[in-house]
Amino acid sequence: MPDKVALEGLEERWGQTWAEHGTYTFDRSRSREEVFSIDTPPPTVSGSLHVGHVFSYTHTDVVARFQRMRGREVFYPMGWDDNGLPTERRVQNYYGVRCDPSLPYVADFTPPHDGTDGKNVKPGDQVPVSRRNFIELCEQLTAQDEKQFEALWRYLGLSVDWSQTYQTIGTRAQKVAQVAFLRNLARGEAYQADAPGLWDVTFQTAVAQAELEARDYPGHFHEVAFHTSAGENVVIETTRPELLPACVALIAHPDDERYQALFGTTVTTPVFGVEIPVLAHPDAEKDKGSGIAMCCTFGDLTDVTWWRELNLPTRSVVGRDGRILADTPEWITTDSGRATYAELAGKTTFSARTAVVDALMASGDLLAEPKPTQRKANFYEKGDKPLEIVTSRQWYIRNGGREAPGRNLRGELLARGDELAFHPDFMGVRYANWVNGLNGDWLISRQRFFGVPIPLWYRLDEAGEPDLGDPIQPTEDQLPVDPSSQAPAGYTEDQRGVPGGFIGDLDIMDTWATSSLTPQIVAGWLEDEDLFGRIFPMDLRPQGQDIIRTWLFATVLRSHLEHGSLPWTDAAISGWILDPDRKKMSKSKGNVVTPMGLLEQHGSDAVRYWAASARLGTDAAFDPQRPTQMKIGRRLAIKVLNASKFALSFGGDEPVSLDGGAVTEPIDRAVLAALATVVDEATTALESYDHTRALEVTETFFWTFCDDYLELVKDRAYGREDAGLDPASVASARTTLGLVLDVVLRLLAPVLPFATEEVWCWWREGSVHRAPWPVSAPLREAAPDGDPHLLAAAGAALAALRKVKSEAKVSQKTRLSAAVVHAPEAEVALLPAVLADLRAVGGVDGELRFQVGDEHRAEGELLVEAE
RNA sequence: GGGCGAUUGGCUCAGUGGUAGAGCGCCUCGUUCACACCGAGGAGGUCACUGGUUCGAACCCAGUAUCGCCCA
Repeated sequence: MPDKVALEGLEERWGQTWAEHGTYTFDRSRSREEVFSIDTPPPTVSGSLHVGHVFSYTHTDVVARFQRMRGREVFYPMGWDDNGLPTERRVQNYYGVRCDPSLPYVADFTPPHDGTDGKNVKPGDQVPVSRRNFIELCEQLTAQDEKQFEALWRYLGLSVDWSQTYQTIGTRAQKVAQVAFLRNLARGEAYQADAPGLWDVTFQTAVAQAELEARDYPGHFHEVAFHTSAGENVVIETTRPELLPACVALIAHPDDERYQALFGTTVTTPVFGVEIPVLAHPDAEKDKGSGIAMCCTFGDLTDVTWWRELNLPTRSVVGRDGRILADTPEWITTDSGRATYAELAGKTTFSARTAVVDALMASGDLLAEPKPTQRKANFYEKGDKPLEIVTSRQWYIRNGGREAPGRNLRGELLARGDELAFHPDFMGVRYANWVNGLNGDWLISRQRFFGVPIPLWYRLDEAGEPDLGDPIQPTEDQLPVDPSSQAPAGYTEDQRGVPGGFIGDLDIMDTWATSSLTPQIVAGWLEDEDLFGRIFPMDLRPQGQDIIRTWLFATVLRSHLEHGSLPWTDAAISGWILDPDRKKMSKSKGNVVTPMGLLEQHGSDAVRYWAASARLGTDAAFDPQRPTQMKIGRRLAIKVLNASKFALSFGGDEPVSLDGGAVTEPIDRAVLAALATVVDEATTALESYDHTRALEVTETFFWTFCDDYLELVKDRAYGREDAGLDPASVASARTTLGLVLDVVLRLLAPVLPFATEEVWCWWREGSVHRAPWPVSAPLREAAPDGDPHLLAAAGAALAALRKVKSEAKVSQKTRLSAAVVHAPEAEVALLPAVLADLRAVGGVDGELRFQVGDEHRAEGELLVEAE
């Protein structure tokens, strides 16, 4: 035991010891019932860790440590999400390169930069490199990032088994993702389709529903006249006049009286002179504009609904490059219409809009000056141009958003949501809302480079046209494959792209298509079925509420499709970190606090305390200027060190007794009885994922223990002569201190792993983190007649005696010649049992009496020492 | 517009039917022989608002307002 205790340096010292001793290493010999397995969120290594990560990962670690102490063998791996666009972007900027898949591989390539201090390298200055070179750089950079992340997690004290890490782009993840996809394909759960989809022109990729973001976007309402056969005007309002050549119908609400007569008739489009029907559909909004809308291929998602439900023709005019298609479409037949279209061809939608507006003005069909407006437009969450809707061939996985043949997939997935225990439970509603709101299957094709390739090839016929309907599939033992650089079995590389040969699918999968398989990746599916059987279905998925609709849902889906089960039984949803203005914390808000700085400043235990004092699902405020909770946590950790040192010191060099039979004094038994209740409450709370409640009852008890009990018995524990006590009562106090400490250290260990371990090593064997979680039975056995009320009564009496001195403005050490404590009747009956201790701590030289009174109050004669 | 959550002392939050709680901050005092990253004592709230249910509501019900998040 050190003379002077300190928190400084505990993180490094114990981090190293735990690593050397394999304290958190998973023992795979244990059976499924003995294992507690956690599907830890893999952080995006290319991003940076912020206080929100520290917050939510601490919640998980508290659970892990609790379960480990309860005797479960905890499977607690860490993954690194290095898949997808964030990595690509970071590599582009860090090394100043961009991927050009048409280039050959260059061995020993040296990139133009090696870190640019967060500054972006302009696309024009990026050196084009081959796909393989690009991916090598991705791997290099993520390896660096992983090291930094791991150092932070270790410093924070996460009890992760660091031999179990994985990468979402690693070979194993690729194999799992490709096998799962091929099995989806074999069961008819994956399919390809030409379908209208959201397309990001900048990134040249299809975008899934889950990646959408609706944002305000400035535009103009244009009042445009269509013409009936009788020569009357039908006026619509549109923000996208450039889609006029793609117009396939006018649509109004079926109940809208203004348009009843028009339903079933046709009108002609202005300028282009195309005859189109006027139709009714409930999605048309009566009070929006003129109440009748033009339906195009495709202006927005409502257009897609109408196209599908009203069986409208497909008349695309916008290409994947975001420009008007070059060839004049055959449905435009008038000479002037074809001439106008020819002027639009090749223009961006923006320029085309101006050209169409000019044409409308010339024809007199633009009835008013365009009115500025803010419209909602769909954006790719990482993009900055509104998405276009284009038709393309993409791969989908069924998710209940569209009817699945022969099954009620949506119903099955809703049932899985009910089966899953959400913490807090109301988070389950978000899952159900999302599943109920899905209106399409899951688009998984991505037109990017750094990701898991779709493992398929297509045969080319004699004309060089691909046979998309019957792809060539690898066998599972060949996986992972990259069809863009490997030839399928039975073909050679020189047949690539040649008539009679093959082409590879160039697309990669959506990152969620891999991340949704983290349980399978980490648990050894396909590779180590023995391990898989001991871990899967897993116990816990911790994550943020924002990705319930993506990660959580997709994981449930994949597990349901592949294994017919939930991937885990419980989902723990952490809240947000809010800044002092109660806004979601983000880097753009200029929060300069780095997690490592925070940990170094306050100590990891203190930061963990802050995190652990926020309940699951509840947002927590964090003001870097006033880290109140962290200071409280730090105070608690220091108190643990100091109070423990004090409590363990009374017996000198003698070993601390933990023999419950030695506890004889009523007040000592009262403390053990109170502690037994604390143990039960903390245990129940942690079992139901309520770590704040567990911390609260433990912490409250601990402060009472320090402020009242420890003060009350220290004279007795010292064994001082003037206390006039027999050796048994001294032993009783010392044993109680040992027993309490033994239990409290274990109760606090999940939240304060460093301070508790430090104290544990002074007097106990092994690690506190492998010690069994305390149970109340031995405490109740040692104190069968222990009455917690006595502890409360003694505390109140002590406070009353202190108040006498505090109000007299004298030192607490001032002695009293005699004193009377007034207390409720029930307490007066109890207090004589602790008379000697109260006299000692209160410094009462003469008589100390107890009297029935309405409130706690003491009076005493002060012996004021001569100054 | 829809869903979910929140609204309790200056601040951060507990408290699911029986006379308002904690910590921080504040005020007063003490203390360095476990702990100045300390101790003791104290002041401070008509529980967002309006109705309703009930003997009784911070808590249950209905509505309103404000804030946050997610989705349109």
